[in-house]
Amino acid sequence: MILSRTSQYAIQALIYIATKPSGEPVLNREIAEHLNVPPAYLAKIMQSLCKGSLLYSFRGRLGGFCLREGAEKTDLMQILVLTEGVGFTHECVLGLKICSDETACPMHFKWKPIKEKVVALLREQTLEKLAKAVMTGKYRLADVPAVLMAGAGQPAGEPV
Amino acid sequence: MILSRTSQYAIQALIYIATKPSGEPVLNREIAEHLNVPPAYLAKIMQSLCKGSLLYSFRGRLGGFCLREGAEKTDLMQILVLTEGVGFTHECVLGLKICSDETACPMHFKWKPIKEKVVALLREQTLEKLAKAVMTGKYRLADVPAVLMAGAGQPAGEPV
DNA sequence: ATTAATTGGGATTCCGATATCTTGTTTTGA
DNA sequence: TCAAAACAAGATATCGGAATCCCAATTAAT
Repeated sequence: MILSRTSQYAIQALIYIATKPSGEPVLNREIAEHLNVPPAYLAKIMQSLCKGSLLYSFRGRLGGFCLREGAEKTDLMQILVLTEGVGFTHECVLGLKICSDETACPMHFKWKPIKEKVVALLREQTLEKLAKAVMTGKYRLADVPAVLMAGAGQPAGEPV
Repeated sequence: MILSRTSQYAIQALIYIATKPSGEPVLNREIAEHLNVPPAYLAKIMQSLCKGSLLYSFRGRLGGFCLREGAEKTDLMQILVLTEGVGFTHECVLGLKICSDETACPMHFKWKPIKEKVVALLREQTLEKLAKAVMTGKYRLADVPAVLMAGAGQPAGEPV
């Protein structure tokens, strides 16, 4: 039921980029600040997304990251394959190494249809769709709008 | 989509005990061997299941663990609350600290119904049901029947 | 050219889950 | 009484994901 932090950061970052004008590189620093995520760690994830052919990267001034052509159509499953590895949906709920229709754990056939629903959902959610949902303003990508954090270095004195 | 190893071991162990005649203490060592799980680690988990009021433990010779009265009716959700903590189903898919119907991430309302299905499934699967399923012989609790591992200390020479 | 701003990538650190070790306590049976 | 068998519990070790650090490579503006 839980994705790794790496996966969560990756998805968030990709959606964020997808909300920006395509073609204009977005800075790692900007993404990290907006999402409130460790910049150095995000940088690593961005690298792997480049290697996974979802992003272009540009070095030097005016550098940054932007979506590869067509990458707006990327669905969450494709992203998770990069971050969690292929077959991350094939794992047994009870942790058995071998658990298939033929050699099943007692949860196998109950779990299977739910797993299929999850995969279907992941496949239908594209960056484009998710980015649009965020752009309407009805949905959030980050806990606290970065703007509100800006001047919050120190809390304002004794609040009592 | 993934439970911690601790949760997996806990569920497996409880089902295993539920397949045994109730009232007769089952040895930690026996459970660990049967499930092919680290005995010392399992022992810790058993302790916490005792504290969680699912098991009785008995020390000394003829000691071991057995289900508390009525514990056959325990469902997986109850077990997971012990091992994963309450509210382990409340976490946002994208990892946002705050994600509710009011302040939703772009996946929130898509994910919600699936999560509800998962919880419903966990609530309807009791130790009794699962143990019976295993006892029919159609479903497995462990990867390899412990019997087959017994004499397998050294592989049998060069298999070329 | 030089400098500043950016990503690339290896090395390292940190931390929590997982696993092990060691010692103490309880219980049974000889 | 004593020894063996089992769980209790705290301390310690291991491992992998998460996070940080450092420096090299690249690019644009001056």
